[in-house]
Amino acid sequence: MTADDYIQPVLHTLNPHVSVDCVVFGFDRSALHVLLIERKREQGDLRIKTALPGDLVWEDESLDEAASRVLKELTSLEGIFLKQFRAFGDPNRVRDVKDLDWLSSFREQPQARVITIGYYAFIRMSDFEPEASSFASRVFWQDIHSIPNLAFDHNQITEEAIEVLRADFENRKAGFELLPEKFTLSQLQSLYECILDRKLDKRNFRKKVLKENLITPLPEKQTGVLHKPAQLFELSQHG
Amino acid sequence: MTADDYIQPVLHTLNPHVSVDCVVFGFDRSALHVLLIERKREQGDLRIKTALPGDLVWEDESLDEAASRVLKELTSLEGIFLKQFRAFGDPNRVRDVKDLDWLSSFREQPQARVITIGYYAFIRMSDFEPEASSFASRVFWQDIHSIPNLAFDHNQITEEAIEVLRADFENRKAGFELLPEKFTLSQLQSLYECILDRKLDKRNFRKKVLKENLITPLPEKQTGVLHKPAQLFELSQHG
DNA sequence: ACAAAAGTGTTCGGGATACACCCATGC
DNA sequence: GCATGGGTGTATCCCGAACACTTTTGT
Repeated sequence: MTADDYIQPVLHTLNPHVSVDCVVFGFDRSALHVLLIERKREQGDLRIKTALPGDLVWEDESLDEAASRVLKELTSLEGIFLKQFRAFGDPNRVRDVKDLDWLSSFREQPQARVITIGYYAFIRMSDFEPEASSFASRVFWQDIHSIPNLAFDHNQITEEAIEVLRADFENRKAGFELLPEKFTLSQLQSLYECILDRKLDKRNFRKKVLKENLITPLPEKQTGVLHKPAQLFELSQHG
Repeated sequence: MTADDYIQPVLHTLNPHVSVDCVVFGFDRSALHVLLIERKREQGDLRIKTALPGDLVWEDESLDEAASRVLKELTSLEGIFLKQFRAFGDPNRVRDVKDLDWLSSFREQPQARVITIGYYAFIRMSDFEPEASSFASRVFWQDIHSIPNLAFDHNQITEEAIEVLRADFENRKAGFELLPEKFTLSQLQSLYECILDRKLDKRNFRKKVLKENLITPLPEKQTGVLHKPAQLFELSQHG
């Protein structure tokens, strides 16, 4: 199939009806967090609105490209693997009056009906110091147990992302990106416990993950801890 | 929250950028099928185009509502449970020249970039004689192993629906709607084999499904078969 | 009697669960 | 020497896989 098989795409312009929203998970050895942003407002306007990083898609980019671009624009994060998990299309999802005024400050058609495609991603919190871009006034981590009221239906989107994360994690399809490069088995267990939200038996857990060959021991141990130093591991190649 | 909390929705008008497509599965005791349609064209135009039932969404309906409505308009099927499984947003997905002419016959903005939300559903083939509506010239079942070339990216959408169906079925989240009201264990096994695409052991299969309590024996047996008549079962309540 | 599908039990291996004590280090 | 988390093995149960013969009906 060649370029001649396609009619010309429209020019580089925003689609006012389709957006993407990104639920970015981070893990800091004790709790799961999601990345939230506050949008810049006009000078002097002190009302704040917290939201997931998200925005309209361009007419000539795919949804996956839009998610990567939006995440980069709002948080400076680049090269993150984002996975689509579901579409949200309630006709009133962006029509609550509590959001209108705020929305008007950065959308040309604030009352347009917008469906949004939810994406989730993982990053190592230690590798990333949230940094606001020109489009966001603040970017920060929030523990998933204390998410504030968010814009639109972003609380619902976050909840569903957590559910999908749990399901994918149990199928070993995702989640290991949250670990530091070198980690101990206790840290790994803590990640499992945070995501699955329950305690696991230490001996059984170790037997299981060691048999799976997903992790490889390093010729290295922890240092500077005030107890028996732990063996360090890394993720196996090929995953 | 009252009606005053929402700004007024736009009038009843189509959103030219968002559509839904429905992958409807049927089962006839030996193979899985999907429901396909051919759109009506002008009199005398013999070129045909086969597609999944799907169309643009209205500005004031949810995606779920749109999927139900579109399915009803194109196939007369009503009251079917449809499950969203993913969004498709390649900017060129409706821009192949092979589709343009055909698309022009029923879309006002045939060259608009459209993202679509895929839904899947199950029905008992025995309960449904496909019936073309005023919008479709033909509605028919097609074995999933011999799907013809479809419009746009509908082949890809169908493939992904089958994958999701398999995954959901293995988690017992979906699929039993495909069975007739009364069925034998062999029919149930055949459904499993068609969906999972592999043979199962009869004795192990029976042990497993009987233990799960998802089905209940009826005080009834097959009649008129030229072999030992089988016990009939129905799905358990609450299921 | 024959054809056709229904129906039925046992064995084996692997994975999940439950559970308690000694070890290496820093202070 | 003590506080702190690191590290280890065994017994049990349940589930999934493999496997072959008898039973009931219609013709």
